[in-house]
Amino acid sequence: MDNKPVVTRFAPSPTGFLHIGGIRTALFSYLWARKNGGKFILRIEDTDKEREVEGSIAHIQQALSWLDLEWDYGPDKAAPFGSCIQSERLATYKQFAEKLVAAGHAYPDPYTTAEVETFRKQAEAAKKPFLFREHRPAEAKAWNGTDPLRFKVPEIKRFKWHDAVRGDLEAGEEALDDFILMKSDGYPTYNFAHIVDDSLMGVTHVMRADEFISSTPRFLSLYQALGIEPPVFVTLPPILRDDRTKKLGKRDGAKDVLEYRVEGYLPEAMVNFLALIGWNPGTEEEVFTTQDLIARFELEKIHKAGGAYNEDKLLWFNRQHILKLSDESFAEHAATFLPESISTKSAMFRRLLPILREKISLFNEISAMFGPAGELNFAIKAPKVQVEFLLWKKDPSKEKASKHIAEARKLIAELDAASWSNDTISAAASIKAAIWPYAEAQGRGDVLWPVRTGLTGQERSPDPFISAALLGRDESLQRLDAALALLQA
RNA sequence: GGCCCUAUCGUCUAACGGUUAGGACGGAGGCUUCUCAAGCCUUAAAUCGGGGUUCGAUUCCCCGUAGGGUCACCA
Repeated sequence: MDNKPVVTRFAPSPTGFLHIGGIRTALFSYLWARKNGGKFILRIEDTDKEREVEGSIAHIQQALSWLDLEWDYGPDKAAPFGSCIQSERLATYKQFAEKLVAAGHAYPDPYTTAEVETFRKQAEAAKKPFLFREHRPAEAKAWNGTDPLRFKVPEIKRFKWHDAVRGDLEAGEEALDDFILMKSDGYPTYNFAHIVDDSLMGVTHVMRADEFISSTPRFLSLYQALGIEPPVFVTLPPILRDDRTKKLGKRDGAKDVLEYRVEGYLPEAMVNFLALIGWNPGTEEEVFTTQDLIARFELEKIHKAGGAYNEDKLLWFNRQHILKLSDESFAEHAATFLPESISTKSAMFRRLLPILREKISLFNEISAMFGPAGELNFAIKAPKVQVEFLLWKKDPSKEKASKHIAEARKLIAELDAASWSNDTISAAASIKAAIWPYAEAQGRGDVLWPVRTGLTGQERSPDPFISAALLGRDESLQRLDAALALLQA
């Protein structure tokens, strides 16, 4: 390759949110730029006013920021080449358009849309591909600067080009036609604007999904007419729906990536997951930080074939990254999903953290754990139980339940204060050490079931040791006393 | 329909002519166990089909087949 500094760009149109497909394209572009110490540009392609959705630009930036895909130039970051928003670069496109007109490479479209549509229908009826260039006006009028402008393909020929992923590609004359450069509303088309901008912005590697392969001959033809050296084309494989029947798209339920944040996915997990759809370092490692990915990323390792989106795997990645989080960071994430009644300054909050970390794959599972049937609901609400519930199903005797609860109560009451530390795991270990021999001797279920249900009042919950450690000494003893009172009533 | 692209377990993938085709997710079974998770162990599961080339093809070539993409004043 040459020694130009690597510049990549992600160029979404502001038509709504970003889904996984778009983000993966952004990610690969970002990784490649960072790996080479180059620049990553966020360019907004808002040349279709009709489809534009209010607020999209900010939303797109939020999504990229969430994933920590920092851009060097963008709508909010001044660039040496001017605005990164295409609607603010109209004068530039017009200038290039005039250059093309002057060189005889462009001409105003003399037909109305209805007329063009008629040509198209005729071609269709004749079962022939519609080509505008077959209807080129014999003599081009001068361009008044507002009429739609068409590119006059200088040379109808077979194009061959190289793609960093797909290798040598080619397409014939049928892929070439006189496409629109400037629309009647004064905006350029994507086909025109992106080529002008990529050139002006020094973009060296264009990464995009494979739907653009078939228009590459048109692009090459335009690069040629403009006298611009084309960038390296890097065609990314599509991300398929989980049933693999088609490309993942918004209509197929592809959701806003920011929704994953709401559900409690970690950005690291999302990045890790997406990096491994369509790329693989060639080793058996799977869990990577973004820094790891930057170090390992290679264009040669990008796949040709599409890969399906698989939420189970994403969930697994999320758990892996939850396990990697620092305590502080885990606490911060967990706090947003915990009920308000648990203050982040409370002992309960600190005691809960290691238990939550052990259990969850997704942060929003925390909300459910404190819901009505949640397994940790007991931690914030004293149990209301029926006597029968306290009885071990294999030996439902009130006397035995009373006896075991009383004994367990005594054993844990004897524990010193240090045993009840806020370190839940070690507190639970102390409590277990106190009760376990007795439980072993009497029958584990016989002892542990009444103790646990006495503490939690729940069918499902953490084990009695962890439950007691969470509740703390006073609350635990109090609940056991209440259970005893119930049994003896 | 024309043109273009793609093809390894259900899914993500490893293999860059020579492996008992490996790993991961998910599945199944087991261990652990008072319940629910987590964790650990074991296991089933793939080279789309047919021709070549080669001593030898997942790998290279051709033809099928299947899937995808694209044929806009959308990007």
